[in-house]
Amino acid sequence: MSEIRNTRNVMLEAMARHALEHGLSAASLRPLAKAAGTSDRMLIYHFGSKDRLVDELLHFLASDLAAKLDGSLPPNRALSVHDCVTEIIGLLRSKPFHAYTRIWLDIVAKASCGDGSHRRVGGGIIDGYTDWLEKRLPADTPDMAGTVALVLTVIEGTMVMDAIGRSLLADAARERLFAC
Amino acid sequence: MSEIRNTRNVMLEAMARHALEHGLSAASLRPLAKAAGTSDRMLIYHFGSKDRLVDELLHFLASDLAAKLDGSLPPNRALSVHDCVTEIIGLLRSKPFHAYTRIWLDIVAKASCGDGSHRRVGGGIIDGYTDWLEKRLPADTPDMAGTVALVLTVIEGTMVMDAIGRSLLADAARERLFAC
DNA sequence: AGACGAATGTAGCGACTGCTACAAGCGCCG
DNA sequence: CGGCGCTTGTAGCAGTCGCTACATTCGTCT
Repeated sequence: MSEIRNTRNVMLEAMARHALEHGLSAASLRPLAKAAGTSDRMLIYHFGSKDRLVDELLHFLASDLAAKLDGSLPPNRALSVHDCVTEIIGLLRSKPFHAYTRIWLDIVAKASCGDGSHRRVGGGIIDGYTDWLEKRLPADTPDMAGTVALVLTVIEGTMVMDAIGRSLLADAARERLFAC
Repeated sequence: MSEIRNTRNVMLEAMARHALEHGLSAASLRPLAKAAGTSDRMLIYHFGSKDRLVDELLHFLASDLAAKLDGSLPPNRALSVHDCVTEIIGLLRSKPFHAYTRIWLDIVAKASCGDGSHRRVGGGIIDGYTDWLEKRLPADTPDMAGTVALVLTVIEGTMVMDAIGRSLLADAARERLFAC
């Protein structure tokens, strides 16, 4: 049984690599199967349907990203809010993380179109990052919940601006924000 | 010749309605043609290729949205920054505008995947709204450029949060923002 | 050895994609 | 009237999509 689970994890890892490289919109069964070294037939056999496959793949990618972020930004580093935000955005803009933001925006777009599954996954990811962020902001931050929400919202806005090539606007926004 | 242009505009309007209703990802030639009362053959004939069609469609939708926003929020209304942002977000969350935000997030996702055309369209739209917003904030706003950037970024972040069902987080962020 | 279920390969289904070749209809000008 | 060019319909191409039926192999247990 752990044999099966192992096979699935190996497949998921290979497919995750493929999705990060080629985007989620190109994640159809046959290319994914090719990347995982099997056939589309086998993917359906192991995951039941494409929807369930994508669901598992997104969860895999989410925890993958979470682990990477934990590694790059361990908690309790006593950074100011300003420095923390700057570091996170610098991180998200770096090449290894950019692939994740592409997929993230794909999830958001599909969620916005009423796709319940993607909305659930996306909501869960954001919930995870509210906790994650709270552990990285100074413990004595006033109105912690509000600050976390604001930082998260500005980060999401920055990702949108980056996507359409208006990073400077996002930088100006952050500068203006920390003027107060 | 104006006959042709008229035909194209009629088609664009019908296709825009279809795209708003069914999302941009479902905007393949045959459904669009059906919505416009013609055939895929004719769409290619009039627009040259699907890429050019989508390009024109997005520009049409952008100016359509701009006109609607102008109608709902004329300039120089002497609102405070807070009230202005609140009104814009209330507007974007209302039903007639939600369809546009779905398409907007689709554009952003495709732009993030390196699609130059979508990135260009998206960048142009944001540029338009920086001008648009500046004419609606109080003229004596200190650091106007920075404020516009911040407001725009927060609005984009709010749209992401709304898409994945975390509107409350965006609300908390706005509240925290206007506490200073 | 034989039986059984899990795993896997082959081939194919029907629907859809963007796009095109061909031909027929149309009005317009000489 | 005759031809000419713009517009349009029909049919089809080659490809991809998610998914399935069928048959086979494989390891395991009796």
